[in-house]
Amino acid sequence: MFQRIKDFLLAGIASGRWKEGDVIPSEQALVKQFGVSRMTVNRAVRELTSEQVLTRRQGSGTYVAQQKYQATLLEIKSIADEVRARGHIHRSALQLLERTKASDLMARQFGLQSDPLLFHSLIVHYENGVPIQVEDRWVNPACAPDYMSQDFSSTTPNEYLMAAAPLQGATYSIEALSAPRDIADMLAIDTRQACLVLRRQTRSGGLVASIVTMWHPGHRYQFAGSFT
Amino acid sequence: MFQRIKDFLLAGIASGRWKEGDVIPSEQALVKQFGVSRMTVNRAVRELTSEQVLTRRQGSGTYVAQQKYQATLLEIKSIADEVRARGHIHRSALQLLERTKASDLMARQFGLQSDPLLFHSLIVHYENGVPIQVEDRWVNPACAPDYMSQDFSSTTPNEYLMAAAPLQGATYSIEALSAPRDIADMLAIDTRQACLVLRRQTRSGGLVASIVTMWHPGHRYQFAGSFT
DNA sequence: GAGTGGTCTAGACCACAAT
DNA sequence: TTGTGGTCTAGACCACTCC
Repeated sequence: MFQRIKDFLLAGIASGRWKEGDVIPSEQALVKQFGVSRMTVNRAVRELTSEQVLTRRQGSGTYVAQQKYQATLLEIKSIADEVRARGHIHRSALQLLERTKASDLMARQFGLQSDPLLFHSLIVHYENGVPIQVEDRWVNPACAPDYMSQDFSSTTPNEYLMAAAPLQGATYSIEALSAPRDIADMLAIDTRQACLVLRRQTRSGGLVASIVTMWHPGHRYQFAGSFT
Repeated sequence: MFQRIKDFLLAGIASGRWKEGDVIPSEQALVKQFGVSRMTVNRAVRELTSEQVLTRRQGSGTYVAQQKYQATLLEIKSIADEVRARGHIHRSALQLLERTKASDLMARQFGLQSDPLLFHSLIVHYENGVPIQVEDRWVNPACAPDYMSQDFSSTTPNEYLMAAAPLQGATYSIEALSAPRDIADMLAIDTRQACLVLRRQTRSGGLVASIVTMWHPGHRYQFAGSFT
């Protein structure tokens, strides 16, 4: 029974019936609706809370939690936020924004038939005026049809995509590569210097929403974390 | 009350009273011991189970779970296991094993007074005969006194340390660096080629147990993962 | 068959928030 | 004051394991 109630709540959130921040029915309401005791409802809701799907406020109600796009290591957050969190200034420069035919390889990675039209953006991010990331992003128009009309000086692609295409999952890889000439130029480093490269494929609504390759200068950028 | 029971169980595990795989008292026993109802005991034990501290088997009992050293991204596992999991052959070559004075910087990272004697090992790991990792490790003798007498051709330092010094926590960082000459030689790559460098500090028993820097050739090694 | 965990009930009292 | 979540009780029935 508690699992049925969990499923009911999860389905309601997945369907959009309850959105982030919305109140869901109270324990009493669920008790009546399902004809179970309050302890059973409580267990369902408490577990979803510990799974960070819901948040509860005593005396107030139970709410759908804000989505957290945190990964295993890699919290998917806007690099702008990251820079600001360090008390620094973020700026970005749009190098390219186009709607273009994807290569066969890229089409396969998106799981699309050959020759699909995809959105493609290339942006350089700066921290206190120093380039720290080249973001080379391909976007599935089916997931974010308005991608081309965004103002990427005020919103990062990440921020827009988070809102436009709710994240279902992602796969990523991290590697170290020598900077090719064009990347090196944009990062203002020597050609062939070591870059920390994060590739990430994100999924939304059963489709591959975006594939991004992020190049960082190896000597002034690192991923870090800890655990206990 | 349920929190007191959780604390009691956690303290028993931390103190070594119950070790991995041991049975802990049944719900009935805890009911009597704490003078609470079974639902309260059940909640405490169920939560510790969902936190993967315990495992339960219906009809049998509740056991202390096996420790899982998985990180956020980085499961701390033996590179030997990783290579074998790919169906490949792992081999390692011990380049250096010494007991030596640490630098001031290293001493500070261990939180020790100046001039401590530390163990230091340098090992190259091969996958199918190709070098894929240089492991430069410093070890706190207080945590692993027998480090120097291990046979590192059959056991990786990681495997030994896991057993000798139960892991409490770790911090890590990933960066991309150009290979210095000595590292490049050991990895059989060109000098200044991009390396994927993972640094990790592990803690055990309130001390810094080990600080390791792992160098990987950028073009034939990557960290990967996914989440939903 | 005895003991274990898995689950549910129908109440209860409390702290807190909104009004 | 009313409704919300936070917690606990003292029972109950079940499926399962182990001896």
